[in-house]
Amino acid sequence: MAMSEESGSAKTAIKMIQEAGARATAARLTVLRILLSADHALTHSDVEQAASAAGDLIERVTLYRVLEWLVDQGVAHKTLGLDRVWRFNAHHEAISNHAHFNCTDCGRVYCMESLNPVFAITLPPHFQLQQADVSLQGLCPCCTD
Amino acid sequence: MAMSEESGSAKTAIKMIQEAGARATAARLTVLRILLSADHALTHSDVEQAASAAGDLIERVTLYRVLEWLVDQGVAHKTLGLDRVWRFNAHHEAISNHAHFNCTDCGRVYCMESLNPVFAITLPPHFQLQQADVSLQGLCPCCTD
DNA sequence: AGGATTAAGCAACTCAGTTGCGTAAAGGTC
DNA sequence: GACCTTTACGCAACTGAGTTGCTTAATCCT
Repeated sequence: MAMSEESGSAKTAIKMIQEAGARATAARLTVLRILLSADHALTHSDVEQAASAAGDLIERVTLYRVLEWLVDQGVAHKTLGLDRVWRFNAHHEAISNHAHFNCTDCGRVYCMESLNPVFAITLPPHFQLQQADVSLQGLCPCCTD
Repeated sequence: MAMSEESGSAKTAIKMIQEAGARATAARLTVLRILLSADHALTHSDVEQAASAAGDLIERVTLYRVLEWLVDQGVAHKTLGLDRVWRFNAHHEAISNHAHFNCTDCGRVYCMESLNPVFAITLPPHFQLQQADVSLQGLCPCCTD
């Protein structure tokens, strides 16, 4: 209901889910469309509000499970904000070792997909590195005077 | 009670607190000594257990306030683990832009004080960078086969 | 359309961290 | 050293993100 206009992102969302070989339920489509159209990482309640604003009510637990599922499928990924809240981001290609920008004013978290930081570190003995992420803090475009 | 032996770190703790121009209470001394003698970042409950093991019971809320106070004083700093739990680390000098190592096996978080990562990034327009932290993931010395 | 499989919905729970307020302790002052 | 003001402690009750178990409903394959 009330979701047939934005066919562009909807098609992408359906395609992404079906490529994962899973059921394209209403909740998954709604959440994925919302994530894909956001310019920053969204919290659980961000998604919940965006969904209800669009007329698609999603149950609390369902939303948690959908978000976790999207991450498991590799369709989305999550980051911890400084407020201990997970934020989710859908991406079109697999990405790793990228940076997240935390706005110290509004709290928004931006996923810098195209930003592949190059850094050189040497770990102490007996530490085995598997992955590295960069957390940036500062002011986002809508919070800079 | 039962805390007069380890005079070395205790003296340091007292000095650090008094240099901050604040009251050196029993709870603050105990917590700071525990943090200073740890080789990795400690959660609230880590500190609570270490304190009670040493015979110094610290009230839940008091501990939260002491830890927050230490961070405000610049005597300690905190990091979010992947389990959404704050971990605290006391340090002897002011440090910034350093790396944290999250063990994917035991969950411990190590603060790489001497590890000043060099990385090159270019932010999108209108983003103002204030600080950068590096989050490393892998196996710590006690979890490597 | 029918039926096995899988997700949604609901309620109750966990756990880290917070808030408000009365009481006790710390440390400067007389 | 006793006094008094300031500041931290202790207790209880609360918040809010995320989780678990189980029943009902929806998906989609044949």
